[in-house]
Amino acid sequence: MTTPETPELHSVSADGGRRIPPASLTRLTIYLRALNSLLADGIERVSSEVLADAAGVNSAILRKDLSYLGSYGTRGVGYDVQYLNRQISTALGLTLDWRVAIIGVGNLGRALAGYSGFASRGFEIVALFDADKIVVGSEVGWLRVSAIDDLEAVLERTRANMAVLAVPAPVAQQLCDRLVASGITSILSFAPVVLQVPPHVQLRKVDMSTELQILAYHAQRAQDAVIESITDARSAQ
Amino acid sequence: MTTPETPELHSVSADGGRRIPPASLTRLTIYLRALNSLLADGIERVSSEVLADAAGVNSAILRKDLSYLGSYGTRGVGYDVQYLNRQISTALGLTLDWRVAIIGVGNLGRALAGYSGFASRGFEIVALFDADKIVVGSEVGWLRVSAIDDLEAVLERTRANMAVLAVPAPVAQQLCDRLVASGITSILSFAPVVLQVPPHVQLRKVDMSTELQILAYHAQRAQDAVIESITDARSAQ
DNA sequence: AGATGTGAAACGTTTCACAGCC
DNA sequence: GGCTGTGAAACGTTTCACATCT
Repeated sequence: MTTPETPELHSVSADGGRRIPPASLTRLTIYLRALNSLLADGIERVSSEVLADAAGVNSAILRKDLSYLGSYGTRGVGYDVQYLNRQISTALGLTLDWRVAIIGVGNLGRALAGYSGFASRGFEIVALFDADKIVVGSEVGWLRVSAIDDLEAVLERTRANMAVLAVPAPVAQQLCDRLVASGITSILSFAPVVLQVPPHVQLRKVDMSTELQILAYHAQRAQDAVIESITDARSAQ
Repeated sequence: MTTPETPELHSVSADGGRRIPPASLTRLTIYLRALNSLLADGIERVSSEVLADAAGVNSAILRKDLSYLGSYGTRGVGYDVQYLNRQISTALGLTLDWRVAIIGVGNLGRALAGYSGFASRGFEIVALFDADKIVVGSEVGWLRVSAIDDLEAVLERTRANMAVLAVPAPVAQQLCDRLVASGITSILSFAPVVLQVPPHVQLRKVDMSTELQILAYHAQRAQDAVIESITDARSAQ
């Protein structure tokens, strides 16, 4: 039993509208990648143990994560790779078509535009923007770069429903505001600033300098531990 | 009082060797950015409320985060911007010098090499590597790109102590293994694969397609909620 | 027999609310 | 009076361990 009480409370949606915990969501995208990899290798069935190893997590949490979606395994057997793949994709909303605009076509924007991981999972890049007049009009991948002045018009024409912000920090908030005003409600930002958005807008951030700083912290601790053990050894003499 | 019991247990390190919780660590890097911004504006004192707003968090958790480092504020007054900045930097290990090698000089690697956020916070890029013979030997920023065959030698000569992996998924694990064998213990990976490293190595990952998929999930839910409310309204007629 | 699905325990994080100090 | 620092409560996440089903 997946639904403990009141099986069909008020909604029709067959997949069940249960909310997936944030921590679980992150891992589900990893399982998806692992499943694709297994699929490519022609493997049809997988146990929670094996899939968890491939995803770098422990098997108990994998089973719990999957249980938020439903009961898609077979006891004593495992999971059907293809079926589970489809179930996770559906739960994450990857079966809908997502039309992504990339704002900023510097090296980072170009890297994103050329990133095959997008196209492969139902994300179609439909517009590129830049403020630099030299870049505007040039082709990157299959797309022509639009002027940032035409943001609103091009977003509407291309029916973009997601945006990736890959612009310098000082202009990020202002462009973010324009995206929101244009009706974009899902934004992924690479700009190293805290952006303010209204509550109905989903904003996620990728921050390389935060990641490096966290590494520095752990590396420092490792160093300190070595120094301390030398000091301890000396004072113990 | 910061240390509840046994004030000086066994170590000398003046800053106190307390472990900072992971969730807190992430936010500390954001506070640091906000503090730099205040510093640039010539602001000398700040309250937890104002700093928390600038960082996009609530003030209670900011105070708790800071309390893991020590007691650096003044009741009734707030925090000294410059002083707090230095305390956080020290706690995170940003006062040591970090020498970063970037593996892979595609668009992403170039974006990272040119990212000013690194240099500004004590991270010096000391080596660039690529497998493509056409790129090897060319200059990117102030550095000449080394051949991936020379990885071990150049890492040693440049005394790199951190690495950023910006290479295609299929070669990521093999290069990761070579980094670890060369004594690198801090790695930031942009490759969309699960990498296996020994426990003494700190590995962090930045994953753009995971982020987009999480956005897709929330956007789908928002859509579903609209559809459901229409359905509910109809059936209520 | 063997692997899933899941309550219950353990652990971590955030929020609340206020004592304590300036 | 005002803001920090922090116990205690509320909430979220992970792990354990085993009942449950094929």
